[in-house]
Amino acid sequence: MKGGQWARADATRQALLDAAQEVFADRGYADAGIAEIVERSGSSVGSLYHHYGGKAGLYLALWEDHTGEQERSATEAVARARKARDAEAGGADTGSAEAGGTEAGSAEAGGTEAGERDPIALFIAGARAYLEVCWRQRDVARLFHETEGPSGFALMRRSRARQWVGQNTRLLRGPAGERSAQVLSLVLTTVIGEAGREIALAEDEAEATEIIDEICRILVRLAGDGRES
Amino acid sequence: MKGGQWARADATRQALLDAAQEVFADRGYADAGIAEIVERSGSSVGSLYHHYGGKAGLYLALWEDHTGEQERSATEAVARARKARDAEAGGADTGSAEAGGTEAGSAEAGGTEAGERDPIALFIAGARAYLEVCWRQRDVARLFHETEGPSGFALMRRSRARQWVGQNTRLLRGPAGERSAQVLSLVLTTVIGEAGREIALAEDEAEATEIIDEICRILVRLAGDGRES
DNA sequence: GTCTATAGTAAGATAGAC
DNA sequence: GTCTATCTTACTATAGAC
Repeated sequence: MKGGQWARADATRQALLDAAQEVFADRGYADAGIAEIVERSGSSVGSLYHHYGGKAGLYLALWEDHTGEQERSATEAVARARKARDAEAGGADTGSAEAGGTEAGSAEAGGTEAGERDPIALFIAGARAYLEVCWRQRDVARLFHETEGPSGFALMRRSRARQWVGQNTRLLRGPAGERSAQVLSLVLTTVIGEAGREIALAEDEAEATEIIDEICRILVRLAGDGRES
Repeated sequence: MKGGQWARADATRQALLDAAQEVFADRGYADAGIAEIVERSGSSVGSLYHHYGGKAGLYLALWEDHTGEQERSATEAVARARKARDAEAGGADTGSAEAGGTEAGSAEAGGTEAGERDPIALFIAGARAYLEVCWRQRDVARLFHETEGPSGFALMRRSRARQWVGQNTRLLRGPAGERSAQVLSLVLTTVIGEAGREIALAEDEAEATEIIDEICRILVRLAGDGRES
């Protein structure tokens, strides 16, 4: 955007991020030392502080990148499904060509072919996209599932999870705040999060998609729980 | 057992544990200082190292106490249910007199009145006991849900969770290792864990039992998922 | 923007008297 | 077993040249 003059700085930033990811993964946040990060990055302490303000900033930057991608991907998938369900099945760049989860989600709905309107099917579309990011970016994802972060990070994470729960509650039930609906979407959100961890830890893509499909099946049943009985 | 001569040492240990719990809760593990723990306990740094070997040892001791109580309580509840289902309903010291969850759990079974044999009902009995401990010991429980622990603690915690998942898989399905069964019990275990957090954070006992009942309902449906369809 | 060298700080851990 | 005083270490963060 501003021309090629910032290429060097960008390279520095990227090198720091890459190195930080490695060191955090190897030693855990608390035991990671700035010294080692700087060493592996080929950069310097001064640059680190200049760009990220410290160890915590580096960690936060990695986290923002990752969660940003997750949210973007999920939101986009929901929008795409809402617009036209066929488009989703036709997409070629997504890893899993299996339509198992989608089939299960839309079997109940019987909506028009033009666009998905069933809240549960939309929810599942988002969940699936989220989980696929967990696999695609499994290296970073593992970081946030396996290790602890800087002081106060747990709270930040939790607060974002709560937002997520609220959003899902609204998507699935409307604004009503019954306890059972709250607990249900808490459970749904939790399951997705934990599944993300398991998927990031999967051995190969086959195992990952197996888990994703299985989780989507469970989610469909869970989400449908309240409205049939 | 050994006479009253250790009363002083026991008091020291207890004071240290109590103080540690407070400080860890207030500041988080990383930001908690040995100095403050010692100060609040009225003991000394030397005693702390003598009994617990350091900050991490103190934290671990608190964790062992808590999880030990959870496991003991859950195991006992399962055994009691297995022996005679009526005994469970008759128990007076458990906080919730509501039979809502139990009813839901045993409705499907239709076993003999003498002793529960349905794996799902047994599983639910254990889960309920576990969750009740989360409420009863909510002060400590919050500690482990809200804050991070010493280096390497996350892995220890995770490995125990995995054991738990394996145990539940066996209890519910037998030793067969199908992926769907594994994923299911992963989900069940995760849900219980997260519910524990929510219960420990509940405002009052009414809210806690509400959540417990709701979670047990969800668990029943989830666990029964595989065998009816 | 990048780097080196250095300062400052705080915390966990130990030694040894009682 | 308990305590006080001290030590040592290792880290983040800054200052200032290029």
